[in-house]
Amino acid sequence: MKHIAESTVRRLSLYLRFLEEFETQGQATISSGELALSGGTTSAQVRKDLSFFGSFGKRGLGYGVRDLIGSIREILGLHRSWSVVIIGAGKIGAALAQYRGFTQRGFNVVGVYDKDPSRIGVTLDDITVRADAELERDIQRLKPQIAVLCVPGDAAQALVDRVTKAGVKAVLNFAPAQIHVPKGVTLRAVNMATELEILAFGLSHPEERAS
Amino acid sequence: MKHIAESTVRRLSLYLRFLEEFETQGQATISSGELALSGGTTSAQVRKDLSFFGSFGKRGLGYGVRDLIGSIREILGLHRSWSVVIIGAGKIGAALAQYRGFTQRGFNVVGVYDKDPSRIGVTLDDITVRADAELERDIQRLKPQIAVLCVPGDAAQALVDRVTKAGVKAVLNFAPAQIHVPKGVTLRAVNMATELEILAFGLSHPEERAS
DNA sequence: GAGGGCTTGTGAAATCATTCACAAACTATC
DNA sequence: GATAGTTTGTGAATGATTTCACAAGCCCTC
Repeated sequence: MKHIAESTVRRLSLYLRFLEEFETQGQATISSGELALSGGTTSAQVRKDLSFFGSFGKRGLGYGVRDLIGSIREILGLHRSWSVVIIGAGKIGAALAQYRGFTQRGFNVVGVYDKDPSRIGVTLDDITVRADAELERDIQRLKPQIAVLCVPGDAAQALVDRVTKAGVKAVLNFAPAQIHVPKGVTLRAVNMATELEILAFGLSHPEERAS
Repeated sequence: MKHIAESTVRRLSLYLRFLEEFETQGQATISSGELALSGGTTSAQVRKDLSFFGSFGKRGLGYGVRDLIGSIREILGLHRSWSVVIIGAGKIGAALAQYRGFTQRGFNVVGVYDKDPSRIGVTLDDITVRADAELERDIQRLKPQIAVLCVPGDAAQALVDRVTKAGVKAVLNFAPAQIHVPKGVTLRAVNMATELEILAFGLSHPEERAS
């Protein structure tokens, strides 16, 4: 398959959200134009995004909402469930561990880990924080594909090294640090400070604000 | 000024982080190549990013670390402080309210709001959760430029309408919903589910994984 | 102050992403 | 089954971003 841009994948995820909304409203079919309107993009963009993966619509009719949901879920890899470990049971880690949105979309949190003895044993909903030292053994056993990193910046790289060595193939990094992963491991980072700084840039340069 | 790509602003924020690290290590000058190495980009990219805003280096020598920090902070609008209100004192909102990284970078949380009476009055570090109903009055008084939205998806749009109407000029949305803002307001969204879905896509399509 | 060794700043080229525009394909109606 | 009215799928065109490549400028040594 040709290389797919991240922006395309991001939009597919967005379309999926709208499609699910349309489905609960009982709408059976949808045109690229309608979908574009919800997502703030153009109909050509919607069709192009989908065209990388096949053709899912009917000319003259549009897309079957239910079918397209199925197709996009398949494309994104959501037709199966994924196991996630959360590393760091501080404020952010704990909040994510209890976030319903994950489970709803097929991401099962199978473990939460912390180094701090005072956090170990704490129960977050139905999951108990475990000791950092158990990480490798648990990864061997539970085979999570994804690790979500919610630790202080200076601890981040060492933990990524440990979890990728133990077999984790994707990392979502909330730690305020740039980390590196071995080839073959997918990495994404969410940095609160950077997000705010982009807003500050927008506020400081009003003449060229996009929206 | 010509339009600046978001990717450029994002990288500037990243460079700033590395420069601060280099400064604490006592390094006086740095070349675009060194900076590129830390940030996982190329020296030409670093120079091009900076060139949109002026010329900050010395040929043959590189950039003065301290000077470049100052210049990038100025570019991003971090030479002043910004006031932030957090809306929603649930898990994520509370975690953000207590996140040190914000204050450190000149983003002052001046208010945290919730609708739920059982959350109102709760103290998060040195700030007390206030009633949702106080929002407009407080925005008039404290003039925050930025609102961080941490509420359930179905409450998001109504709250954005309220805060933008009251004068907030930038919104960082953590709510799992697509929201719209009036012209002239900067919007950014962080959607945990989308981030995980992009990882799932990467896991499902290993043949074309970037890293 | 001339020459060697670096490194910047920046047009030009190349690559990547979005938008355009239209033939092809479908439904519904007569 | 022919016609009108839609909407898809996709090459081509446009626009945006990144990379290339090199002249210009600076430091240091002799």
